[in-house]
Amino acid sequence: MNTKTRKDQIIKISAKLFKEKGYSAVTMRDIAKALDIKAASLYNHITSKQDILKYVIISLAEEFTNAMNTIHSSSESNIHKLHQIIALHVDIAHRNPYEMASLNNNWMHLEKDVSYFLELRESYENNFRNIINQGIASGELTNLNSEVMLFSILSTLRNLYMWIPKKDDVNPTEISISLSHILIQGIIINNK
Amino acid sequence: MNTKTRKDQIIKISAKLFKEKGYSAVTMRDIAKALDIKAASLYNHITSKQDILKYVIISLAEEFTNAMNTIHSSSESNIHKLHQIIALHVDIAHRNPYEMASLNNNWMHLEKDVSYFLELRESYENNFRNIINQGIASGELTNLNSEVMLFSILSTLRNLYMWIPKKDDVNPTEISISLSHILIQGIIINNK
DNA sequence: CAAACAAACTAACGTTTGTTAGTTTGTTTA
DNA sequence: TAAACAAACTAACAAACGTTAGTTTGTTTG
Repeated sequence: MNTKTRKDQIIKISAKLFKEKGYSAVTMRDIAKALDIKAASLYNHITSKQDILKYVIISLAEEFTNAMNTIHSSSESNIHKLHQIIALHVDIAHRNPYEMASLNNNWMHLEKDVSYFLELRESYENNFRNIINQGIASGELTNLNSEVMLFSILSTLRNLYMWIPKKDDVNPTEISISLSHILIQGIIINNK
Repeated sequence: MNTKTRKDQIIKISAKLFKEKGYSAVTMRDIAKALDIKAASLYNHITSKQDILKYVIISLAEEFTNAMNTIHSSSESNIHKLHQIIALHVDIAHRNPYEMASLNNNWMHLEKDVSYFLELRESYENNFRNIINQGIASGELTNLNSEVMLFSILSTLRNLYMWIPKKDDVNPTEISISLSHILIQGIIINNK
C-alpha cells in the first residue's frame, strides 16, 4: 500500500497537535478542523480520543524497547553500544518528532495502557543502566555515579525531538557523530 | 511572616498537580479537593486558573534569567561559568521540582504572558550560547558544534526536576559535582 | 460591642467536552 | 444495475468545565 489511510492521517495530525498543546488541551474538534472535517466524522476511523494517543505512543515505545534489546545483547564493546543507542535516538527523533513529544509528556494519559507503557520504559532503562555499569566494570567508563550518567545521557536523548526538526538542514548522521563525541568524551579541551 | 498564605498553598499544590497531569488536565475542582475546600472558594484568593499558572512559572523564569545575567557578566573563566550554571540548575530544581515541570511543559498555556516568558527564555539561552562560544574561542572548550553542546547540556539541566526528588538522600552539592564532571569532561576513561 | 474582614459555603450560569445515532453522498464491487 | 461500502454529514446528548453571585461563619480590630 502506497497511500496513507485516513486513520494514519488522523494519528499524524493529532501527534502534531499533542506536541503543541498537550493531549488534554487538544479537542476532537481541533483534530477535525485540522483535517477540514467535522469531529463526529473522526469516529468512522478511530474509536476514541484515547485510542489515538495509544496509537501515537505505543508503537514508538515498542520500537525503542526492541532496538535496545538488540543492542544490549550484541557482543560489541559497551562504548560501541552507547554509540548505537545515540544513533537510535537521533534516527527515531528525526523520523517522529511529534510522536516523541507525546511519548515524553503525554504517556500519563494512556489510562488503560499506562502500565504496559511503563513496563516497556523500565525494560529500556534497565538495559541502558546495564550497559553503563558493565562499561564501568570493564574500565571503559570512568567510575562516577552511574545513575547521574544514565540520567544525563537519557535527558539529552529524550529531548532530541525538540531540537532536530529546527535543524533539518543538518543530516542525522552528522548530529549523531557530534552528539556522541560530546556525551561520551565531554566538551573540555584535553591535553594528553 | 512565618506561615504561608492560603494563596501560596494554592499555588504550591497546583504546581504539584500540574506536574502530574499537565495544566489542562487539572481542574479547579481537582485543586480545591487537594486542599479540602470547594472550587468556588479558590476565587477568594486567586483571580483565575490562568493566574495560578502565571505565579508558578514567571517567578522561576525570572530567577533563572537574573542568575544567568550575573554569571554571564562575571570575570571568571568560561569553564567556571559552566560550573556555576550547573550548580544553579541543581539548586533551583532541588527547591522547586514541581514548578520546574510547568516551566518546561506548561508555558505554552500562559496566554497573555507567553511572550514575556519567551523573552526571558531567549535572554537566558543567548547568554548560555555566548559562554560556550567564548569558551571555544579562548581554547577552553573543544571546537565542536556549539549548538549541539548547548542543546545537550541544557536538556540535562532542564530535566533535573524529574530526577532530583527521587534521590533526596543525595545532597545537591554532590550531584552538582558529579554532573559537572560528566557534562564537561565526559564519561570515557582518559589515558593522558 | 459593633464593624470589618478573611475564607469558606451553596447554587447556578453559559460553554465546551467526548461521544452516539441516524442519515447522506459518492465510489467500488458482484 | 443493484448491493455494499467508505467517509462524510447534522443534530443532539450528558457530563464536566471555569467562573460569578450572593450568603454564611468565625475571627480580628476600633
